[in-house]
Amino acid sequence: MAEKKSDRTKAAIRTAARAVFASVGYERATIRDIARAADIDPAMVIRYFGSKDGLFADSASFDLSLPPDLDEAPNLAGARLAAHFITVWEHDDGGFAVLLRSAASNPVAAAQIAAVLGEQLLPAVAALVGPQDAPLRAALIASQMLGLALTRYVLRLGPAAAMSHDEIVAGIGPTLQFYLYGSLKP
Amino acid sequence: MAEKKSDRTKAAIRTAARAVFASVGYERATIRDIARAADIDPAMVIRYFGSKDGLFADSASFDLSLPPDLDEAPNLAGARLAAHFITVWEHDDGGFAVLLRSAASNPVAAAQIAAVLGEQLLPAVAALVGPQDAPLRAALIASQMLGLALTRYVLRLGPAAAMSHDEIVAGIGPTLQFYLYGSLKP
DNA sequence: GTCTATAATTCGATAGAC
DNA sequence: GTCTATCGAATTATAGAC
Repeated sequence: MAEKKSDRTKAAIRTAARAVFASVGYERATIRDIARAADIDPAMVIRYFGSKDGLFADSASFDLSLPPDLDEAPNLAGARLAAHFITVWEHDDGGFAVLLRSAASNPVAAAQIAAVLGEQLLPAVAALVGPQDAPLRAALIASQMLGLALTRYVLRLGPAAAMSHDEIVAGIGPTLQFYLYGSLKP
Repeated sequence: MAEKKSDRTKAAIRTAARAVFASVGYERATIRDIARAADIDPAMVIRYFGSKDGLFADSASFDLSLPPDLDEAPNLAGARLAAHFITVWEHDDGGFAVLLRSAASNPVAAAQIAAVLGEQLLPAVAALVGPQDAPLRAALIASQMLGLALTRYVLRLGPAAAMSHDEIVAGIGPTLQFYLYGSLKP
């Protein structure tokens, strides 16, 4: 009974939902589309997840899982952060793409992004630079990382999507390093 | 006849459309909502703009209007670019907010952002640093500026929205300067 | 567990009176 | 020029047969 039919159906719905939400966003994604992608009946979606909102909440989960030892080599923190972000984004099951694709027009997705930044990025930054100007520095880091993800994975702008991992680390790493430890005095 | 009734009606629709599209995005914005905001009849929207798509195309126009003399003081180019972006964003009639809010889920908006970057930002960067690595440098600049706009004006994340203009220039300016003239070798 | 049929809304767009 | 009435399509969600 570890392999019930219902489990496989539910997993198929979940996989299809992540793909559809990530590619067209919450509003344009329909339960019919998702059911067709999962090759099941639309009524099954409601049966297993209650509503479209329930399915979206299930699909739109994301964890930054920042490395806890960034302070061991402060001069490498920026580069390590940049490399970590792209690795997590390209290896998670699509939860981040779901969130970012819908965040601009869906308050639930926007709130979840805000929660990830506030509960994971901000404490990590505060641990490195102290609580004093951690909010400002974390906001700058978030703006750069979300902007990269937006242009590369969501808008898929040519040059941004074409960058290699090494080019990203070489470009974004020094920026994050500056946002962590540079002088931000106006 | 410089002040026909129809002109005022059309202008009211245009103003209301920009506000509604900018606040909820293309999909969630309804013609009925826009008409109510403009205090006119929904049928007038179709009469004057043909369709919802036609109205959106009218609302989603944006011009970066970059200063042509950035090369006169190369060491200030990054700071001037940063200051220019926020000035344009906060003083245009909302066209950019309309575009960015809908870009993630609306291909028309995404294409228009790509066009602005390709036809305005890229040539300006190429004029400063040459055509060789202009695409990469422009892509990095775009990622930072769109990320700032996303977190500040669309997601309205607390710390990003709270930054003053001086803090933005002090934070983003050196980054753009690095993206223009820094070494990006991996 | 699965699917058919359909209820209940909502939306974009049109026709036509005034 | 403006508004009423409404069409036709698409959507989420439910009820109930099998």
